[in-house]
Amino acid sequence: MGYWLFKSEPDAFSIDDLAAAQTEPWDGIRNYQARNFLRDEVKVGDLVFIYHSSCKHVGIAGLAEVVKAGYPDDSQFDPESKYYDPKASPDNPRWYRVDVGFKQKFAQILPLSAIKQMPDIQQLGLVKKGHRLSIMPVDEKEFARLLAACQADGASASAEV
DNA sequence: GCCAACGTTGGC
DNA sequence: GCCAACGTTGGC
Repeated sequence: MGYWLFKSEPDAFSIDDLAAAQTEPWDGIRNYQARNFLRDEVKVGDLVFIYHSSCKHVGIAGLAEVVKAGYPDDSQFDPESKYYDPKASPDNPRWYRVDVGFKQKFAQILPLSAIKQMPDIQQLGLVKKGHRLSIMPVDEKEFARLLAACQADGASASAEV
């Protein structure tokens, strides 16, 4: 099984939006490295951290699961879409997407600043300088540690209520 | 809003 | 195929 982190700007699409939709096509990815992950490596059943970027509380917000593996992203064929790519065609698609299903919203976001302070988290692209990938693989051990940190926060937060 | 870092484009 | 210019990303 694979482990991933998908970035999203919560103003555009947040973990709450995913919770409401339950299932969502993750489209609009227009970066070749991220595209290759979506097309070739992201599989049904893989677990995905939903990460909020470019906002007040930057960090891991929730958990999702891949429910459909890579297939062509239709928005590339739609001249009305802001993701339209005139060089792509249905015969020769350039861009791919996967569908993700909602699993969990953490009671508290695990902030990027906290992730950077976790001594066991060394390989994650987020903590490296100049990372700009919107889809990145997460090492299995690191994923487990991050998930434990998210759920520990959640447990204490819900215990306080 | 700033600015560093990165990916992409396009001229040669 | 190189590389400068440009646009975008994303944390702060």
